[in-house]
Amino acid sequence: MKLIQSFYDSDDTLKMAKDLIGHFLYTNLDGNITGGMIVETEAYMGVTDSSCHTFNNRKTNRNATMYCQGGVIYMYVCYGIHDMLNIVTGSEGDSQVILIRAIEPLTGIEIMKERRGDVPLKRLTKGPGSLAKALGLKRIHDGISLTEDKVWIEDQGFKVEPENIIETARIGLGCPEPYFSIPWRFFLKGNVFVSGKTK
DNA sequence: GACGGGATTTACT
DNA sequence: GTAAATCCCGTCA
Repeated sequence: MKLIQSFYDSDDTLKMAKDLIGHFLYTNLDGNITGGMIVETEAYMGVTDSSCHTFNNRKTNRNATMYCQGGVIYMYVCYGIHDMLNIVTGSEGDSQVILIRAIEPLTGIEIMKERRGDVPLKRLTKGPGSLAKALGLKRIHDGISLTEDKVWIEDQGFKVEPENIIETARIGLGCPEPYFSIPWRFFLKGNVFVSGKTK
């Protein structure tokens, strides 16, 4: 069952970041459906979070989408090479997002392999750059709604027990404390597609 | 108009 | 473990 607009309107971004673990993310681009189960997310909590692109109410062309009403995707390029997929949450103007860091590949695996080149299955969708590439998402998809038919998330009734969601510090940040180590990264315990350290 | 750097990945040694 | 790849964007001149 596809998640509807009201799911994304919630401003409890941390709860959503955990809820998304065990949900299913799909894209339908160029006539190809690809996707899998979300196993790793990170929350970026808006203007008060010094690691967030909108820290201090910063408004630029790049981050404009982050201020949209929840339910659209924010895509940006990191290191000039990798496109990153984020889910915008909450009300218009509050700029909180959830970075999708990894999925377990399930649908359209052959298509994803073509997009990724010659990599082993276990690395197909591990890490935010790999995931976006496998799903065919690029910066040009910035601002697309999750309630339309190019990219969406489903609840398929997969239950994740709270004790199987591990919380750690976010990965790759260069910001000062306390946000450097605040545990706003979430992943599914024991899943081999989780990136970075898995304990 | 120049310059620095980044929510990473991969291929090296 | 370390380094290279690589591109806008945001900032400052």
